[in-house]
Amino acid sequence: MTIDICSKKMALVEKLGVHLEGRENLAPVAARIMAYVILTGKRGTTFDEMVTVLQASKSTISTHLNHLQDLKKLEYFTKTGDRKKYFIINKDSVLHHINEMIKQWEEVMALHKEMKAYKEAINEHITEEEEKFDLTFHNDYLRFVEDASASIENLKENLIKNKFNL
Amino acid sequence: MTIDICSKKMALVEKLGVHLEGRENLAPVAARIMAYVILTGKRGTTFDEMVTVLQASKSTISTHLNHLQDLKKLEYFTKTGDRKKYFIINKDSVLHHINEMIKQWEEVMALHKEMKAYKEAINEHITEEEEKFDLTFHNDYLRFVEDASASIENLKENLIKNKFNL
DNA sequence: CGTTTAGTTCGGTTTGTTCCGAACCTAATG
DNA sequence: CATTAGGTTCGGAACAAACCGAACTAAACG
Repeated sequence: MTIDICSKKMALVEKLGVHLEGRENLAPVAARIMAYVILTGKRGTTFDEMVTVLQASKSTISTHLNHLQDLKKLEYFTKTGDRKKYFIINKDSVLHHINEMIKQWEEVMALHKEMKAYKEAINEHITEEEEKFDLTFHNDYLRFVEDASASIENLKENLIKNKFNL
Repeated sequence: MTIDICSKKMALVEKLGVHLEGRENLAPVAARIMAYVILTGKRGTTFDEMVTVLQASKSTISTHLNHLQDLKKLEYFTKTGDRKKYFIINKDSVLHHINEMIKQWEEVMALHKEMKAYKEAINEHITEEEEKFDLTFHNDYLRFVEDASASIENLKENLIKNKFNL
């Protein structure tokens, strides 16, 4: 039974790992660390446990663990009389993730505004209507990102409210 | 004046290029191609123009152009009595982009559901409440993605309506 | 039918990433 | 004070990606 649950866990670690590799742009082992930490939950997981279970070297685990902490994706707690660190995902990782998305979309908006401004500036020097830049692409995109940002911002508010009301 | 506009354009190509490299997971030259095509607009841009202006080899441009067409990011039109292809961004790239996002979020939801199911299954074998997996992370995330998906789906509907009403 | 135009394909080099082992460090323990 | 536990740091090997040049092709032109 224990073996079966374990193999199920490791299968999920690989599946989630592959996903995180692409989605969060992490190295294979870094993604497996995230996956393993998520699937281990609040009891936390240690350096040594990861070396064993993920079958990677100490140096690799060390480097990636530090990197993931720099990115605020992981944190750890300790126990009195125990020098080990017990790693867990950052408590407000959902909020953190939402903030990252909002930041990225603001970047996209700024870029589209800059491109639109460039095209508008050129359009002023062109007399023939046919030759002018069509701005609907940027307008569509800007509207889409504005709306998307607004609704994500909304979700963020709701999430924060629910956190502190319960 | 022409030189100044051109250098402004190439500066934007680099800026947008760097952005697309990370955002769409494209190789440097592939991202520059996308950026240049976007900033050139409906007049379209040719193979040779890209070889010259992006200062890359024919083979590199050829490979990436084909790849970008496979991904439905680019398409081309032709002119009678002219064998060149004039590349432009795929007309419904905004819609395409939205669909990609929806697909990705469905993937994320499926993963979280699977992880939640795994944790629930283990919780059933545990008697002490303290030891049980806390599912709020997955619940929060699922709610967030469900809401986000719904609002994006909404934006998609609106975009489609506006396209065909005007 | 030779040449030009508009690209494609292939092999190889360069560059970058990912991981490892070995040596090292620091704080506590016997 | 030697040892152990819990890591960190560094140099390099192994692998993967991105790009290039050279040779090639297919269609049209003259």
